[in-house]
Amino acid sequence: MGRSPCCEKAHTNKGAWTKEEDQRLIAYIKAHGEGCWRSLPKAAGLLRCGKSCRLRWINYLRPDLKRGNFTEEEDELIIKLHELLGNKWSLIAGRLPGRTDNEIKNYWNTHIKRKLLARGMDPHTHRPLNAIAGAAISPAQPSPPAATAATTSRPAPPRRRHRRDGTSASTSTSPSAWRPTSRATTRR
DNA sequence: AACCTCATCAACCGCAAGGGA
DNA sequence: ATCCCTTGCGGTTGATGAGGT
Repeated sequence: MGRSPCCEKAHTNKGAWTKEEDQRLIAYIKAHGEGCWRSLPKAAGLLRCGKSCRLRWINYLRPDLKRGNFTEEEDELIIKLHELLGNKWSLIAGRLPGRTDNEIKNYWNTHIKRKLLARGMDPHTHRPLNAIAGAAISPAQPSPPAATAATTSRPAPPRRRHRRDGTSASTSTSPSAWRPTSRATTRR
């Protein structure tokens, strides 16, 4: 499989999107629809690579995004789907209208993992941790992730937490309302 | 009040798959 | 059948800021 550079790195912006960039992207997609990400940035007058545009659109700008707290039902559905599908975030997202794979993946890693650990369940196998710990002793079981998870990633609810706003950051904002990605950073 | 710790999440990277030439 | 290009996905990173000390 040939791999080609996704973009001319020298002439593209990275990091947080500006309001103007968002608006350009939205306007372009409204006018021309999604697709052809490779050529989109140029056509839309964006100094971004297509990959970045796609990600921004899918994860943040799409008008049908739900954005907001995951409900208890969604939590359980995610857990169930994860048990069935594993880390197939895009497939899981497909069953949760208005949610993106990135959002679900983040949510899994920050909330649900811990939730399962608190229940004494291994987030990878969805089996009771003690069962796995027992199995770990047997040579057949090659160091189960759970064991590490239980020890390295702090188990159950540590000392804090409460979402920035208690309602999930983006929550408050409507998808269309530009939220200053105040991480005004240039990464890497 | 100042400093420290760490949860959160937007955005990046690399790889794989799919499809057209 | 093979090559090349584009898109999509999963994993990871790191700035930010809330909450703890």
